[in-house]
Amino acid sequence: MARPSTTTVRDLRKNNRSRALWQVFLNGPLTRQEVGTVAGLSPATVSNLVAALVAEGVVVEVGLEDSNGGRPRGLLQVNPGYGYVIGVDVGETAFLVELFDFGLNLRAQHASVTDMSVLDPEDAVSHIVEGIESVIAEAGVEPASILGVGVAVPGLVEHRGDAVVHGQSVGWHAVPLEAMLRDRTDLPILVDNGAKTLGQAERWFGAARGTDNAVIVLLGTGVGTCIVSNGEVYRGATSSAGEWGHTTVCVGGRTCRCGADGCLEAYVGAGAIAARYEQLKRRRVTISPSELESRVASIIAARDSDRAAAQVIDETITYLGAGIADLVNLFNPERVVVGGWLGRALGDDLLPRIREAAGRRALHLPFSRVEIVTADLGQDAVALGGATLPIARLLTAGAVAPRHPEKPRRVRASTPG
Amino acid sequence: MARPSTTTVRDLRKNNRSRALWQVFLNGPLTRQEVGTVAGLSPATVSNLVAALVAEGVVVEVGLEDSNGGRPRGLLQVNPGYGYVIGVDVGETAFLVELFDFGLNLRAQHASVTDMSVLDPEDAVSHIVEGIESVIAEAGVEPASILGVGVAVPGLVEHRGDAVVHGQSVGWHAVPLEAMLRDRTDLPILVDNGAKTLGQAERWFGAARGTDNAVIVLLGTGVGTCIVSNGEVYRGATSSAGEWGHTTVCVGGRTCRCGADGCLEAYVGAGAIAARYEQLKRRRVTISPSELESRVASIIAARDSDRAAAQVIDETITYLGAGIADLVNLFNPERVVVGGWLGRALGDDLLPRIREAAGRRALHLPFSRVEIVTADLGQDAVALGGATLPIARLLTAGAVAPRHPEKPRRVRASTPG
DNA sequence: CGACTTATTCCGGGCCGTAAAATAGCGGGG
DNA sequence: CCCCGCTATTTTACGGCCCGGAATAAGTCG
Repeated sequence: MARPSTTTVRDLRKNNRSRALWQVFLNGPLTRQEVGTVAGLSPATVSNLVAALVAEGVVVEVGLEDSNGGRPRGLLQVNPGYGYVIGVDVGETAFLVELFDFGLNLRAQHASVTDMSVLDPEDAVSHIVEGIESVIAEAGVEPASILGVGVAVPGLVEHRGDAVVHGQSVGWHAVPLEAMLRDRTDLPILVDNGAKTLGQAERWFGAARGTDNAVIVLLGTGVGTCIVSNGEVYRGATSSAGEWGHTTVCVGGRTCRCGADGCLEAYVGAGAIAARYEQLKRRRVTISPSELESRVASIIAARDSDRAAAQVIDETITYLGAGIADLVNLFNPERVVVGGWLGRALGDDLLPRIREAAGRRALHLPFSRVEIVTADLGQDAVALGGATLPIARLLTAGAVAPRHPEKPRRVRASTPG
Repeated sequence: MARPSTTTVRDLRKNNRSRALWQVFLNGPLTRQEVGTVAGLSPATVSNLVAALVAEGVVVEVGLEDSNGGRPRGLLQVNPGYGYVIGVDVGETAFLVELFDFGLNLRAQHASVTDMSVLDPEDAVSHIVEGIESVIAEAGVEPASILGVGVAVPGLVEHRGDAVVHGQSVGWHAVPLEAMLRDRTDLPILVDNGAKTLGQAERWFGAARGTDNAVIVLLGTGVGTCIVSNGEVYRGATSSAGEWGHTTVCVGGRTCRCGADGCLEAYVGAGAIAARYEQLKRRRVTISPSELESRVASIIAARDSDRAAAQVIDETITYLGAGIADLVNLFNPERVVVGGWLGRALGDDLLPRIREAAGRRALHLPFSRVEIVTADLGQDAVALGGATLPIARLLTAGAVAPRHPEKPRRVRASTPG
């Protein structure tokens, strides 16, 4: 949420505008009174701000709430037609591009696959740009009405000037993705780490909704987190905070693909689960990235019948519990959300056991204050999270620059003179 | 640093006052122009705010800076005589109470020892109150001029209403320390975790100065951290964030005094170091808390001559490196400060090896962005940090309520009419 | 039509930034 | 030795903007 540092009396209005707008955006239809309560503003100010937002087409009044004897309360909501945003999920094996309206309703999507194990940045940019053009065409919206594009990538993103991506798993070293995209499109570009966008999506619309201190865990081929602290995504000094996968859970343990020993990912990553299973079966199989998901799913499914599967799952739960306990101790969240395709696959049945494993290791007090739950959102949560990036920027700025709203300005009901 | 959420035009002034005051407090003598620059205020506003602060005795003008041809710049500093604060360090074996003036210059101190292994809360309160009375008498200051007392305790502190302390290592379960102290004294009481106060002290005056994202590590009998994020101490949902000692670095490893296996503290805590050494020597000795410090020091000192000592130190460095690497990955700080008595003892010579051990496990990018250094402040850093608590509260509030400054109000030079 | 609740308008007190004026030292010339 | 002009800093005056409280308008229901 916006937490600006105000100095002048004009910033004051911008901030209050931003606060009101955030509330209306996130907490759905709200009456003016409710906006005043949650944003800490007087009725007069709310009225004033809302009038401006409605006149600019950012907010619309949708219906009225039943009154008990008095004037009915008008319900305010963000105007979906105010503009559009695009979210891009750059995965290790696939691209997903989605276009949403300002209410984050899906309007168009475009998926493409790459079977290369190493992703060429130029190729990736082409995939992205192609996807963007495709969804704009499919949705039939004016390019000028696109508020921005949020690109989620698997890797660390540094924001010193233009965003630069370091993605070990896809072989990217200091790829200036933002600049490369800006060369190919005029749309405003925002780049962030995929776990962080997933986390933001879960926080706005999913299982982390309503918490100001949460950890959203992304389990898949890689293992990452999004830390939400005081209502904002925790970034650290250079925006790479939350890298959980290569924390050490067992000094001297299994060797990780990063080279170190005993990383969490070497136990709970999808590749590690499959590899440990094959090792127990004394087989030497290399599993391609594309079939990893089904292989792991069948291991999870076979845990009651297959001894090796049971052992691998047991171990996975133990280590995952240790990793989650570390997060609970260090971050003291209200809620831990387990997501990612592997997280959802594990969480379906095994969440109680994961919870228990974490509880055995976490400190009693912070553990008693945390809920551990599975993620709500589906496959496209990362792309949705990407789409939240330009929206967050806009809301924090208070939606100042007038856009091209589909609904024209409302004329106020009062007499014109 | 203050990051308030403003709504009305009056809050605006309070916030700007607070910002200016924080700057003057932390960044020593500053000219009005510099205050304007760092706080983002116009010269006119600075002049206005400073005039009020000087009239109230919060800030004083100390000397002039040489001019290059024009009117010399006046240097502004906090008025040390504006009030006094008391910091209390409740250790596992000793109490330290210190009284400081508003410039945090030490004015009086009082130490007392307890040889109980389990600390009775009532006894602790008596020790604290006695210490407070002693330092007030020694310094010869008016009780009314005490701005507040900051109490640092070894354990988790929950701030829901009055502070409640959960200190496993001293056998405290939900001790309502704040309420207990309030029964015995009228001074404003603030309670926080000792690692967090140490961290705040290091950040204001020590090795973490000038960083907005730092991790201050406290190594001693216990193992804790203070996470500084965006210039503020990271607390999490219930203020217990940063509990590093019981994160798991080796699933299936040594049993910790908390009952779990493979906790970091079971390898790098002072007790663990001594115990591992005795174990290697095949001796069965119980070491009393009071002699622990010298025992560990002698192990560290003997590392070149004594094989067992060398092995214990090697292992300690490996595990400490793993723990620090985890912090670097998860929090992405600009700086890691290694403090506490054990941290200083290790850091003196072994810091390069610790750094190297961390570098082997941390992700390359965040590790390349972090400095690992030893703490600057001495034995009384925890008490000093306690004293910062009431000061921080005052600065954030903007020092509104007039106190009893020793220097009376300055009369402005202009004509009285 | 009156009661009641909600929304808007008006007004007053405050705040900050811009611009102009006052302040304060310095050095050189008379 | 004194005074004046130079320069840079600080203060003051003024205008524009903002929010909250109270009065006013708007909109339903009985």
